[in-house]
Amino acid sequence: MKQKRVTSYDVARVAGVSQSAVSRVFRPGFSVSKKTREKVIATANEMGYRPNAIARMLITKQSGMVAVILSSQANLNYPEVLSELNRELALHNKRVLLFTLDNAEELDELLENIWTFQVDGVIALAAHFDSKSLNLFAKHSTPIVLYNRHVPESNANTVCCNHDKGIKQLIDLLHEANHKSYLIISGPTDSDVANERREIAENYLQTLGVKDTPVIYGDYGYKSARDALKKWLKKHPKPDAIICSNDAMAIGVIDELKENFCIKVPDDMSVVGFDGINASSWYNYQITTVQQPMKQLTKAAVDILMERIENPQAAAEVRVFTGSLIEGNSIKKS
Amino acid sequence: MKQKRVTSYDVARVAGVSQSAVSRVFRPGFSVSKKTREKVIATANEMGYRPNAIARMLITKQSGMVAVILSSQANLNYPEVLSELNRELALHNKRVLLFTLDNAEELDELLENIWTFQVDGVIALAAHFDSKSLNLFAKHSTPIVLYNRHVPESNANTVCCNHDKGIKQLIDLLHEANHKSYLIISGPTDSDVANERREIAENYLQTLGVKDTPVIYGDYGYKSARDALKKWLKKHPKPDAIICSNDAMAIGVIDELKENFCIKVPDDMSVVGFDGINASSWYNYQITTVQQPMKQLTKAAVDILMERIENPQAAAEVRVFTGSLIEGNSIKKS
DNA sequence: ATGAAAGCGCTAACAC
DNA sequence: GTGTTAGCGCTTTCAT
Repeated sequence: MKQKRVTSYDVARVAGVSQSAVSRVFRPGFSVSKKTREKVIATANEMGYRPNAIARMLITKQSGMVAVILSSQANLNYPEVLSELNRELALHNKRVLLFTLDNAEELDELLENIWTFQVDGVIALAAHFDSKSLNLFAKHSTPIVLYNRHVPESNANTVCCNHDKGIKQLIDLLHEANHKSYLIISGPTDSDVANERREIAENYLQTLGVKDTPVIYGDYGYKSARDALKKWLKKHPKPDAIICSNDAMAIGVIDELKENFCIKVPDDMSVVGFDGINASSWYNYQITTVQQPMKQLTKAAVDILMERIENPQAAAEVRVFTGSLIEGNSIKKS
Repeated sequence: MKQKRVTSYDVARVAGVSQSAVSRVFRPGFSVSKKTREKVIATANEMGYRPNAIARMLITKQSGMVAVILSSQANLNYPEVLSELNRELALHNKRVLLFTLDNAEELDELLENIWTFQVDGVIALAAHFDSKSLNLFAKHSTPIVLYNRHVPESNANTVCCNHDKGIKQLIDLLHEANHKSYLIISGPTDSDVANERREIAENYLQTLGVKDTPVIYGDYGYKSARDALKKWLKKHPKPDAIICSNDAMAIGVIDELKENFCIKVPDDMSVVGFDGINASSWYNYQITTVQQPMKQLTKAAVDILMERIENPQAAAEVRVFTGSLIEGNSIKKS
C-alpha cells in the first residue's frame, strides 16, 4: 500500500501547534520554546516525519547538491578522490550528485541535466571542458571548480597538482643518472592532463639537451602501455629510460619489458611514473613517481566551491599543489 | 549579479502562450501543436530556460534520484561498479546521489538524509545493514537493493555473486593439486562478504577432510595481508596453500612471501584470490581467482530497483550470478 | 489543443 | 515565541 508521506501539517495537527512551529523545530538556529520543541520532536518521531528537502530546495533556491563530473577514466585512476570529495562536501552539508562524461558529444545533454537539477555548484574531474562550456556556467551563475584540468583562455576556478615541478624532478633524477636516450609514453591525446604532462617532459628534455624524444601513446591503462611499448620496441632501439604519464602505464611497461624483452627494471632500464597510486609501491614495481596531494586537492576544491557559492562574484582562483617525489627503485644507478 | 532564474511563466509571457503550454512542451508525450511547440522552444532557448527539476519533483513526488551507498572500501575494490551503476541508472533517467558509510554509527544520520532527499530508491554496497534498518526502508516505502550483501533474517532485494560456487571451485583446484595444509586470510569481521567467504572456505575444507584450518585477518588491503601473514609465518609452519578473501590481499601475500620469506608462488606455495580485479592478471601475479560478473550484477541491481519503484508491493527478489573462474598461474602443480 | 486554477510541502516575512 | 499568510515553479485536473 502506498502510504502518504507525513508532512509538517500532519505533525502540527497532532502536536497541537502551528505548521510553522514544526518547521522551526527542524531548522537549526531558530528559537522555539523547550516545551514546543519536545512535543514536536516526540510526535514527529512517532509519526516518522522527516522534512521534505525537495520542498525546502524549491523555496530556498539552494538544492544542497553539488554535481561531480567524472570520466570513467578519472574514476579508475583515483577512486579515493570521489570518497574524499564526498566527505569534504558532507562537512558543508552538501550532497554529491554524480555525473559521468566520457565523450564530448554527451556534454550538452549533461549540462542540460545540471541546470535542471539546480545544483549549487560543480566539481569537474572529466576531460572535455572548453572555455565555451565554462561560459555557460557563468551565464547560469553556477560556480564550477576544475580538478586537475587547465582550460586555456579561461580563468576558471582550478585546483591542480604541479605537474611541471613533479615531472622535472623525475627527469632530473634520470638525467643525473646519466641516461641519454628516452621514450615517453603519454596518455590519450584528448586528455588535457596527458597532453600537459607530455609537453612538459618533451620541453624539459630539450632544455637538457636531449633532442627529438619519441612519444608513443596509451590510454592510461596497463594493457595499452604494454601493447604500445611492444610495438615500438620491435622496430626501434631500446632507450635508457621510459617516462610514463601515469603509474598504471609504468607498471605495464615494467611487466612488458620483463616478460617479453627480458629487460629488468631498474637493472637494465629505468622507468618513472606519475600519480603515486597504491600499486606503484608494491614490491614488484617500486616505481619512482610523484604522488598527487589528493587530500589537499580535494579539500581545496571544496573550499573554493563553497566560497563561490557564498560569494558568486568573487574572482576566479587557481590553487596549485606540489606533489611529493617518491623515490622507489625503478631508476638505474649510474 | 545574481540574476533571477527564468521560469516557465517568463517564457509563456514572451512567447504569448499560457504557462501550461510551456510545461507541456517540455514533457515527453504531450500533444502540442507544431506552431506552439516551435515558438516555445525558440523563446526558451533564447531566454536560457530549463525546467526546474526541483519544482517537478515536489509535485510528482518522484525525485528522479537514486541513493547509492558506498563504503570507501567498496569503492576501492570496485571503482567500476559506481560508473556502471550510474550508466545503467541514467538509461532509466535516474541520477545517482552519493552517500558513503564507513562505520555503523553513521547509519542513523545517513538514513535521515535519505528520507529527507526523497530518493526514489537505494542501492547499497556498504556493509552495515541489519534487518532493523531494512525495515525502516519498508516503513518509508523506499525500495532498496543490496549489492553483494546477504542480510540474514530479512528478505530484501539482493543481487550477488555466487561466492559459494566460486570458492568451492578454487578449493577444488587446490585440493586436486594435492595440497594438504591451508591458511585462510579473511577480510574484516565486520564485513558480511568477508564472513561469508571465510565460512564457505572453512566448511568446504572440512568437508574435504581438512581439519582446523587456521584463519588470520586483514582489512582487504595489500598491506594488511602482508602484515598479518608475516606475523603468522614467524610462529607457524608454512601451509601448502593460502586462500585469500580478495585479490588485493592475495597480491600482498605473494609479495610478502617473495620479499621476506623467499617463497615463490606458485613454485613453492599456492595462493588463490577472489574478485578478478585488473591487477590480478598482471604478469607478476597471475592469480587464480574468480571474477565477479560486475556488469550483470549492476544491471540486475538497477533492473530490480526500477521494478520495485514501479511496483512497490512486489515480493523481494534475489538474483545470484556465477563468477567466472580465471585460471592464472598461482597454484603449484602437483 | 489550450488556458485557468489548485496545490505539492516547505520557508520567510509579518503580525501578534 | 508563535501563528498567519504568501509564494517557490512546476504538474494536474477541469473547462473550453
